[in-house]
Amino acid sequence: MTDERQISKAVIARLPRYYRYLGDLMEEGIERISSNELSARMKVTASQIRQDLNNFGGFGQQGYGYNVRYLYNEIARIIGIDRQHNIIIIGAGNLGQAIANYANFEKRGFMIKGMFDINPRLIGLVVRGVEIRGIDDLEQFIIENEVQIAALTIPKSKAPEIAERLVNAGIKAIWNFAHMDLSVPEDVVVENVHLSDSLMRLSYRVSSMMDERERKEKERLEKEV
Amino acid sequence: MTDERQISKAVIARLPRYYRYLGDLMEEGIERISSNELSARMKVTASQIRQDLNNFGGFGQQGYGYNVRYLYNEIARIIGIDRQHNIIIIGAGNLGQAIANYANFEKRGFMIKGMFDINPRLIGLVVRGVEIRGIDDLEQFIIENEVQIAALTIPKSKAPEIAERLVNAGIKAIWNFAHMDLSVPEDVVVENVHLSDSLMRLSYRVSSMMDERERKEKERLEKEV
DNA sequence: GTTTAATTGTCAATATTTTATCAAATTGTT
DNA sequence: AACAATTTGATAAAATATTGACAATTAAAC
Repeated sequence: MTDERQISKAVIARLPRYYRYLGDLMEEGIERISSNELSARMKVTASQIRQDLNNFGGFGQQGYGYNVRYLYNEIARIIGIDRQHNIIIIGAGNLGQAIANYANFEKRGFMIKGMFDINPRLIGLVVRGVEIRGIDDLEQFIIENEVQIAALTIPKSKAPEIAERLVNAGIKAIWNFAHMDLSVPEDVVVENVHLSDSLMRLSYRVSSMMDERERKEKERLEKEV
Repeated sequence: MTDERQISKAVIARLPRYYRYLGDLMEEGIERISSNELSARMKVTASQIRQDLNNFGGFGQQGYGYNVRYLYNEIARIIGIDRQHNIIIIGAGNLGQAIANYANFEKRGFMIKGMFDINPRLIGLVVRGVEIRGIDDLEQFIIENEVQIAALTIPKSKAPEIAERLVNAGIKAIWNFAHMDLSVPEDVVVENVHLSDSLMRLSYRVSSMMDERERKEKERLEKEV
């Protein structure tokens, strides 16, 4: 019986990074690692690593540390990438194609079953073995192919309408690249990738870094006088 | 004189979303808004909105609320998108081109000055008025064009080498789409967009949603018996 | 086989973030 | 012009997240 206390968002957000580092360790041929060593690599506290992992069970061994391969597989199971997920991409522009072309997704169980677009010039084209279809076939395709996840790489203006169609067709999750928040029923997962938000966060940090540099420079000059 | 206490990451992460909603309000022709109304739209507490904004100053007025246009401009100033940022894109594949084609970036002061790639078939092509150049010209271009930000849309394997060249050429920030963490001096900003991490977070949430659904179904059946 | 060193998982202590509360200020109404 | 309704900004309280400490356990050294 699974423990039913809610895992915090922050912990979940860190899991993929742990997974990534464990994958790297495996590639380096490292078989075991302590929270301390991993802490040094990842620049997080060892305590946090142990605390995070213990939300899901005791994967380590005292005096030994963690077995890299075992932990890697356990995290895959926790994240749910040990199962197969069927995914479609809606919007076959550059961004949609970029996602389709990222090979590793398929390695992790995300099978791209189809791509859709409204642009007639794109319909019929084949990207990485996946045909681009007209948006009319959307609902039928989702049901027939047991699609759970839809990547939404279309402009903001079309997003709400398509999101509603996806929900009605029974999609479980939307990977949303449109620059807006979607409103969906609470049993539909929306994971946002708001690139403009990301660029603004970067902008904030650059700006405050520059401000700080200026301030320090000023301080230095004042001291000289 | 600016207040020098550190603004928390969580607050900064929320600013672009406030900015987005304020933009929408302006488009709707709404001139003033209270933290309560905004709270209802954004699905965050009014208290958090007021608290967040007050990190940067008192932009509202008691009994009135916030002037939408004024707050919008103030947030733009805080984020630093009232100034011009020169940006280059390294990696002119689908992802790089998707970014180049997103028009709104330029509206917010991010001027795409150049694109770079190693693929000879791409070099010389023009995307949205920007020529794709060979990677050899990188350093000189950065200096001559006062480039502050580089978007890194290249495979993991090339990322560390290019990142180092960028740093040496004096870049201020890297918008990193490569599926790895870069190590750079602390005065260089790195904003990561790890799409695979994002998809894994989605996967976790879908999986636990499905688990929960199963659990409830089971509970229901047990009750019936 | 015993001892020492290493390391986890857990619990307690800190630190941070979020939410609630309310006096003070402002607007709009009568 | 007085009064009721709003609404902020600030402070306090509550909730959450992170870090530290250490007993229990294991591995490795001797």
